[in-house]
Amino acid sequence: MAKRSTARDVAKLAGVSRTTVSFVLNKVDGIRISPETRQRVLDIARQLNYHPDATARRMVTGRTKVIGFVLRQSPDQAFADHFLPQVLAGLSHAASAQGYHLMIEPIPPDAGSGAYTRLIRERHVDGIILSGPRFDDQDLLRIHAEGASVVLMGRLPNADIPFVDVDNVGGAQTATQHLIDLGHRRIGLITNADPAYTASADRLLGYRQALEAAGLAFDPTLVRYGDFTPNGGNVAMTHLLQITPRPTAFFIASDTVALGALQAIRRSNLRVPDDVALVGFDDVPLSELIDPPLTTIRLPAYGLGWGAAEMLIRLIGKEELQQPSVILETELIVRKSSGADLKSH
Amino acid sequence: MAKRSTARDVAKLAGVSRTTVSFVLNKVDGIRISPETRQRVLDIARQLNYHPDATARRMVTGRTKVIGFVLRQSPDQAFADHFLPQVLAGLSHAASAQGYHLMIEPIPPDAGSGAYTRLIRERHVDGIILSGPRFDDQDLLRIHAEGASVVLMGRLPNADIPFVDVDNVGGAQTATQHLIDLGHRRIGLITNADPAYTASADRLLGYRQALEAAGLAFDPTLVRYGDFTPNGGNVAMTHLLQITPRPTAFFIASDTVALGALQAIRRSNLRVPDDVALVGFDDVPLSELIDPPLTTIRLPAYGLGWGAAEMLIRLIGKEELQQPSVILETELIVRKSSGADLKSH
DNA sequence: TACTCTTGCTAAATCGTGTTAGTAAAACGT
DNA sequence: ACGTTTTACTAACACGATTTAGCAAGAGTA
Repeated sequence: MAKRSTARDVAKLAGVSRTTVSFVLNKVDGIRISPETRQRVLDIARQLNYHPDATARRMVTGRTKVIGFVLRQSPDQAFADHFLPQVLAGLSHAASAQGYHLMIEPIPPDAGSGAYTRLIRERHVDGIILSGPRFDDQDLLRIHAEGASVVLMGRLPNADIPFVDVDNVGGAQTATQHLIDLGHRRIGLITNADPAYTASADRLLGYRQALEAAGLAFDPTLVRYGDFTPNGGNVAMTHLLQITPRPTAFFIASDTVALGALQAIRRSNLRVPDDVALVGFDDVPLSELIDPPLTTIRLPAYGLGWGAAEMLIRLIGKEELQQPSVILETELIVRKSSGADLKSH
Repeated sequence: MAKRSTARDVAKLAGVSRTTVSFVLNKVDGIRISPETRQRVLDIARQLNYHPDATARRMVTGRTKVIGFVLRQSPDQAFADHFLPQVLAGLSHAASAQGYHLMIEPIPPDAGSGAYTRLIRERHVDGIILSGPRFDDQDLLRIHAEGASVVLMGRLPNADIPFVDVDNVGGAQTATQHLIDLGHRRIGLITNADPAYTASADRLLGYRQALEAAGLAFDPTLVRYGDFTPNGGNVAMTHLLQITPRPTAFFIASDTVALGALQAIRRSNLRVPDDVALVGFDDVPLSELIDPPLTTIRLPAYGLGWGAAEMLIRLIGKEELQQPSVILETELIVRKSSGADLKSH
């Protein structure tokens, strides 16, 4: 295990100063170095297997070239969400295209304050993307006020923090409307998560708006809250199926949660969509692979990740954002679980 | 946006030296500081919202406290694998428990040399975990020889690099044996990926060994290679179903790939397990949620991530590894897709 | 010859911390 | 009263790069 060589070693062996080595390797322009010297430095650098130390470089440039992706969930929960991988793919692509690295930080909600703020305050990263912001997040407002580069994945009202989000209200409305159009009058709801998450609250709102626009009463007893996981969906659906009269359809605001709900339905020996119609949310990759394939709202998961990373990198570079907030459109994907084809045939 | 304050600012305001500030904040023992001074420093530090700069700290300690997780796949492919999230959860847990951060680096196979070696050569990270090593990876051997801390997730023969792996051969053998026990004589195989990946080659080997132990001939025409994705499984199965006589059972060495294969089977109007029995591999979370639930080989995904991170952190700390390689056991999970309950009833 | 301009480089400051070696002042022992 | 130990700190170096300011030698010009 040879010791690492530094720019000083290269300089010494090439018979030049450290400054010259730096000029040559970074191709600084406006600086004249003779071709022979340049070549000699390059040769020696290769010969010594020289690689500039990233830490030292950060020190002097003030940039880490790292962006942090913060998930406000425990690792287990965070990674159980089938929606996440596609987002990561988008993030990763956008980041590496601009020379940034990606650091992933799942922070359980019960982690004390400072769990993720240290990431930015101690300069581990140049900026962060915060997924699933909560209404009650005080730390977030604080670091934003301190001038940190932050982009939210998901909306936070009453805060002028740049964000990328999907049209949760619109999507939920479309999903619910779809069930109404199919003739359902009694439609249950399982949210994706606790309503302290803005995405959750928005989907609930969309559901409600669709009902009211159709002159249907909003009935709180038909609503249960998910917790991002299939298991939560299973529990919620088990409860909802015991209500009489039983709802004839459900809007489940997360495909991942819907998977668990589907299990509960099967255990009750009910058929989808014949006995119970289902519409999900997210269009995770497996939604079209399960049986019955899930009617759902497609979100641009990849675009969400990509867009957030793009925006953050602009922010870090002090560029003016032409759009401080982006809301991506959703799309209804009709498959078997909602029973649409049964009605139309 | 106030300017960041440094230890020097704290020192000046508290009327002490920078050294004292460092001693107080790091609680260095063996150093005596009067209670009043200590308190004054702490107060001022809080008042100035002082947070030590991680980069400067790295500079002097020589440690980044970051571990890199390198995936030898394009981001799309890497994150399409349903097995990954659980691994990430394990990695993330183990890393953060020891004060490490996690950097994720998906490297497409066609990326030039140096795509991931720079990560360690330029000291962005203290060590890396390399997922899915390939037989033909030259860079890997090189950085290992240079003394880099590396742990493989997956085995690489003829290299004394520490690794954590699951018993792919044994698992594949068990899976195939299960189908043989159920009376199948003509069993097809779809691998998880290209056989240049060691995991792939090992699963193929296990399949073969089980066949031969039962006196069944290995027939290459019954074997197709997956590519980590459902789509690859779909294509492969479509081909395999056209063989006559059609195999009565398939071992698909990845649940993710199996999902696509299931689609192809359904499109052919065949029933699982009645017409075709299926055994998967990985036991990804959704395997028990789909219809029919998938008989599969459970891998300790979380443990794989956790174990790799643990091992790497020991390696970084120059500890002697009591076990330079760990092979985790697998478990057969019998569900409906293999038709086991049909036979036994 | 003397002055200026260009070429090709170098010296030294800087980033913010950790840490070793050392040093005054106070307390203690005899 | 004088040497020794303890207390409570500080000065200065190191980490490895980037970058600004400047300098010596040779070329060009009057």
